[in-house]
Amino acid sequence: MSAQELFFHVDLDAFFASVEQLDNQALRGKPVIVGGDPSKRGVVSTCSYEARTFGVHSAMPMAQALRLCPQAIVVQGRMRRYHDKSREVMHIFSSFSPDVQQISVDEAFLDMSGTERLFGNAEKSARELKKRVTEETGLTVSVGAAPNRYVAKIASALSKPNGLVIVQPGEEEAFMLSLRLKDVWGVGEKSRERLIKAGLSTVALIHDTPEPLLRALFGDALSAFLFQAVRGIDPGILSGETANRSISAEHTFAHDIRDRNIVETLLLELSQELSFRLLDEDLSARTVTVKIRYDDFRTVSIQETLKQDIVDSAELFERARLLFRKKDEREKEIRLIGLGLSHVQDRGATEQLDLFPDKAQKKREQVEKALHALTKKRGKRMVTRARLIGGDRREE
DNA sequence: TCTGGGGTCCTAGGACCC
DNA sequence: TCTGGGGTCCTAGGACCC
Repeated sequence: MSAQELFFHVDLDAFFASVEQLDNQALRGKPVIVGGDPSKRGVVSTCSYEARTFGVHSAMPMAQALRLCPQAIVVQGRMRRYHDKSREVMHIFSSFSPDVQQISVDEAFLDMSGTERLFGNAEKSARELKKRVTEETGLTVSVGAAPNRYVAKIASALSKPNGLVIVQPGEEEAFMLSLRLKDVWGVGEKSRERLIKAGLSTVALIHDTPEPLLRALFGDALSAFLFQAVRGIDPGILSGETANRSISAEHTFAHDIRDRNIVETLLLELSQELSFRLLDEDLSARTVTVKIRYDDFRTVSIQETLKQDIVDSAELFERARLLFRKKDEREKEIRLIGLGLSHVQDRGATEQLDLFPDKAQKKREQVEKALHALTKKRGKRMVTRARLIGGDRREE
């Protein structure tokens, strides 16, 4: 038996909105919404706690949010600024634990096992961490402390903002049993509906359901997840190890589009965006996926796995266009177009096996890299293909 | 109400192989 | 001929999260 494990999950409160209020005094104490333009079908990204009292929440259509809270101040996100601020906070975390696992821009796990001699017990170290974040960055965080990541993650959400919830060793199961079903991380709306339909409307009822019955009702993965989650055993889905990376880019048009030329031009932009990212991070990909959302919100996709890695944006675009044309229901209006790459891996991993490199392929790669470097230097869209000249299709 | 964008993981059927 | 079982890969769609 190893020493007692202890994890913190630390979550920045209303992160984007809090940064806006920090940077602009006039926004403090007011309902602030960070999100997209309502006339372009934007949604709420984050909102301040003042806005939440009106019922506004993340992912809500901006038009609806403004009906609920007409006096809200809407600001466009400044991702660069948020990332800078995020780095400051993560840096503070790293002085509390040698093992900080950042899982998104505004949250991280800290493995605090064995730090007691340095920082004191969970409560003492959590309070110290909260104090330092607020003093040094002007932001507040909520902390969940527990013997495993999964329980810590749930605990941090329970007393936001500026919260601290500690689940002691041995209390994990009782803690889970005290939760409402909607507080159980990983059980979303659809699964909740299925559970309720099966008569399992509380954590306790799920807990008391025999495992084989759970499996018969919900399948291998969901049942295994539920069985462990309701007992406070870490189901492991937050461990951070991933099997198959993917990257993607998509765009929702401000108005539904009938003109396929516009859609394909956007597909070209997305191809450039993704191929640049591949180069930038020295990655390669084998599977291309095109996603289409029609005006009725029905979403379809088509994908193709290639024998060779994707090399440049022109090739990616040609693949993407073929897939698009194959899947497209031409009489329908299009709301969204997306492009994804999967089977993504480090380029080094494949290059070493590349004993007979294709000369033409190498050449294209070099051209692509040069183009990329130039674009980076001169700013976006200084260098572009003829098709893109004449306006940004995203304004359509 | 009228629904973003970027990710990860799962399911179920079919192909193919041993 | 009248048909097993397991494993892996691919595809399309979905659930979930921030």
